[in-house]
Amino acid sequence: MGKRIFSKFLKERRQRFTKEREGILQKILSSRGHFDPESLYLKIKETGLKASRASVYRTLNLLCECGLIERVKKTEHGTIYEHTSVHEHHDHMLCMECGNIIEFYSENLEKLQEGICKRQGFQGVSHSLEIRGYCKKCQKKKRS
Amino acid sequence: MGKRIFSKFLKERRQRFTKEREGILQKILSSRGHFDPESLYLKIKETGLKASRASVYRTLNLLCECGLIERVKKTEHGTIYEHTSVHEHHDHMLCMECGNIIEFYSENLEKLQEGICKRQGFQGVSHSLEIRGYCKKCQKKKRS
DNA sequence: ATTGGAATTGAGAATCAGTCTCAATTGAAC
DNA sequence: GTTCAATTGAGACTGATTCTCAATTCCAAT
Repeated sequence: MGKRIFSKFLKERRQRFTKEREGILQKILSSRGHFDPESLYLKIKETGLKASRASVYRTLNLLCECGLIERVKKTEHGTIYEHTSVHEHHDHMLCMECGNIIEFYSENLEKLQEGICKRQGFQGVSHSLEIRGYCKKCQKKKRS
Repeated sequence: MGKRIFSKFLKERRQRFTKEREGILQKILSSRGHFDPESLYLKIKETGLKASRASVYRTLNLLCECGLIERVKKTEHGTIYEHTSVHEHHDHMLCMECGNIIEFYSENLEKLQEGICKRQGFQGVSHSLEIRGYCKKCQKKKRS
């Protein structure tokens, strides 16, 4: 579980695994898919947990540093995160109509990346492919 | 040349091809590679051209709408643009050490995208692949 | 348990990119 | 030249995120 990893990470840096941090982590782990800081903050308030916006942001940065979550994308409305602990690496399709994000994984893409890097003498560490377009639902809507 | 396209685009919308807009477009076209609004604004001031920050931002939005430039990426320091008029579609490698951006194009990647979309019933319109890692120079630096 | 000091917290101030407002200016068409 | 809508620039505003700092909390050594 992520709690172990996070508290170990903090201990190593002589930092503390506080109630606030625990609450924030729990809320993140207990929800599916992508999230943004503001919604997370509101969800936390709803639940009666306490944590200020500042703490939410601070904790998100810590969780990124220890690899439990990842910044997926910066948009005009802020940063989108996702937790890495559950699912493996994948890429995204973004519906330009409804904003929905679809995850996918392609082994061929991974191999292709390696090839491209080798050719350029670039040492690839990670990548992200975003495909923009229209999801099934929105294609139908458009037709009618 | 981009000037034609832009002024036509504006005329169609009953908008004006002003000195300011012309100056901004020229500065963009006369420089290579990627740019950000603030640097562009400063470069314009340097040159003695006049255009406020507001006009720069407004013009960048117009140029995006008419397809002469594209938003490449949002970073913590703002949006990075590039002009599309010159070079064709390509993707990016981003050096995590020096921040340098390397462009590349892969036909295989284009085909792969099509395949991935077809499989998911997603109507792909465009994509961007960003590979993060270390460029040749920075790999050498790290070794020594 | 008590204490001391370092880490953390929350409220709000500060920052920063980008947009908006609005009065003054410009320009195309009559 | 007159007219009127489009444009401009300065600065106010917004929204996301970070920073500040006094008050609080936690750990660890006494």
